[in-house]
Amino acid sequence: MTSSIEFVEKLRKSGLRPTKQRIEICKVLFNSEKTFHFTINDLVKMIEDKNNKKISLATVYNTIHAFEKKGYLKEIAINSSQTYFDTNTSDHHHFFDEKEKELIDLENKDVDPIKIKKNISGKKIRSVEVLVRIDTDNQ
Amino acid sequence: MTSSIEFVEKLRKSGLRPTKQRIEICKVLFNSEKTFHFTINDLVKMIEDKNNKKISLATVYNTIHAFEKKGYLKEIAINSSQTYFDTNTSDHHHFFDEKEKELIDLENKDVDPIKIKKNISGKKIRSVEVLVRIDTDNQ
DNA sequence: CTATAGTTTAGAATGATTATAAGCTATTTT
DNA sequence: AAAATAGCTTATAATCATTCTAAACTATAG
Ligand SMILES: [Mn+2]
Ligand SMILES: [Mn+2]
Ligand SMILES: [Zn+2]
Ligand SMILES: [Zn+2]
Repeated sequence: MTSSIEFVEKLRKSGLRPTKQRIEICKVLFNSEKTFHFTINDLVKMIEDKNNKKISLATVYNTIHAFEKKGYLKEIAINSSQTYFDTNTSDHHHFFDEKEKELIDLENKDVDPIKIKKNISGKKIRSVEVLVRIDTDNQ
Repeated sequence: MTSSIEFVEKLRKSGLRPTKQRIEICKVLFNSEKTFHFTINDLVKMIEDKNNKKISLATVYNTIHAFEKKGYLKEIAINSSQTYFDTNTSDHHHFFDEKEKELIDLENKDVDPIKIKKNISGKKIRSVEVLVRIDTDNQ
């Protein structure tokens, strides 16, 4: 459980003014025991349900992108109509449940190290991500 | 080099009527020596440049999705504003060049087999895809 | 040939995301 | 502490990839 004061400090250190909207977003994102995955719409709903008060969608987008840039969030690559974000910024992979449209962490330890035996000249590897699509086990 | 007649047959066998639009799309997609990656906009441009004639965007979307459903194309998961498709339907992975916004094949043989040591009960693995993001090697 | 189901098409609708620009607020300067 | 400034929030409009619609067209079965 992180206090508001700590979020204020974290924001200031990041060069972001500690507004009440940003502190609210921090509370929702970084106060839970476990990390989680979310879409912008999920997050707006969480914040508005918690505070019984509207927050501008633009503010949420702006803040999430600011946090992503600072490395406090990761964006997950899925071909879905909505972008997913992750409060788990460690190096890890994902299952994507096609039925539930839900991401599940696949820790690095649960996948053998991935050795890429090809390299593209003049290019540097930025990330290596595994996406395992899963679906109901029927038929 | 596949002839139109072969595409007609392939379409008929797939339960798709061999219209001239579909045959044109087949020619552009399945006549080249090498497989390739494309977006819908890329494809529309290729077709219109080749034939000096408009094709309806809706037809291209419909046909690509029909071909995808038949397994003649794969959709590649990238968080980009456009969806990418692949004429290489074999089991393989990708580099994504963040600067050029371009996909490059990473053959299965160029990656050690990926062993997923975690399983989600009641769920079946549909696919395992590796995406390696690359960028210019500067600084 | 005729009927029918399937297809193409232009254009409208959708929906996630981004842009705009006016008012508000945290912080700095005086 | 008040004023000035730069940064932030907001409602709303714009953007743009994709999907929908429904009317006209076409492949094909009978
Ligand atoms: Mn982003
Ligand atoms: Mn698709
Ligand atoms: Zn995760
Ligand atoms: Zn490929």
